[in-house]
Amino acid sequence: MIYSSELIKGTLKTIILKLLRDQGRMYGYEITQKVKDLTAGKIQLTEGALYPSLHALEAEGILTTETEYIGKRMRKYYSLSKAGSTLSQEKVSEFADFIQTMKFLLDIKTDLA
Amino acid sequence: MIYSSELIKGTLKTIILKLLRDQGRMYGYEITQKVKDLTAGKIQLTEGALYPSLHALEAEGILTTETEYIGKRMRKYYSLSKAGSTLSQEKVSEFADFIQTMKFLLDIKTDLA
DNA sequence: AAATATACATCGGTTTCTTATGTATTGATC
DNA sequence: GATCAATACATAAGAAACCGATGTATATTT
Repeated sequence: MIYSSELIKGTLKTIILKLLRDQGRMYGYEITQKVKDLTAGKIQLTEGALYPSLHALEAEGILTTETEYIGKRMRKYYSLSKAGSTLSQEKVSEFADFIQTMKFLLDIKTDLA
Repeated sequence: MIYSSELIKGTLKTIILKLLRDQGRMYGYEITQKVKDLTAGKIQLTEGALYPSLHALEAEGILTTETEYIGKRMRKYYSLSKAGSTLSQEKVSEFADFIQTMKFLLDIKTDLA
């Protein structure tokens, strides 16, 4: 089962920032594969969503980049800046809180209000 | 703390469908208040998002409506159709699964791949 | 040699939400 | 009894974010 696309909306940045915090540095394609592996294929990031998002985060100073070549093929590695490291923690905390709230909201069986 | 807007994106339909399954029938304003109450103000649905979404769900045959008047003030009650009842369960299940996946994804401390 | 995988990038269109605006009634406060 | 807040609907322009397609090129597998 692959999640309906609207579900994943808004979580992309959080996923990127968390992976980079764990992995140190990653390149775009690697991120798509890592997410696919870790979620058993349930979340498949599209390049059309990922690359613009990475570019935006870089422009905001959240990510820094280093370009390397494996043979003739380019790899653009992304890492967290200091601001990115802070933001990564904030985003994950916020999402953890959000999960709790949604769990409660979606588990209600009786009228609690 | 109010969640950043992009976090909530894509969850509106699920929230509506779940609440209607629990409550039987609700009107728009009631939904905004109920969500606010149940989430301690952390999720505040805006009318500009809610009403178009309700209209769309009605047009798709997911929701049915009855209009009533309290004095001279209109209330438009929404209920789940049969298709809506099925969809409600599917959406909540999908979200529950999504939560599990995201929890795993955001909790990784070490390289598991 | 052909197909698949790796690796980047952009762009048009769609969906979804935000912010603002508009109308009107009802209840509370002063 | 006037004013403000709450209740209750609705729409509409613009922004944000993503999808799907397209494009380029190298490397690996079959």
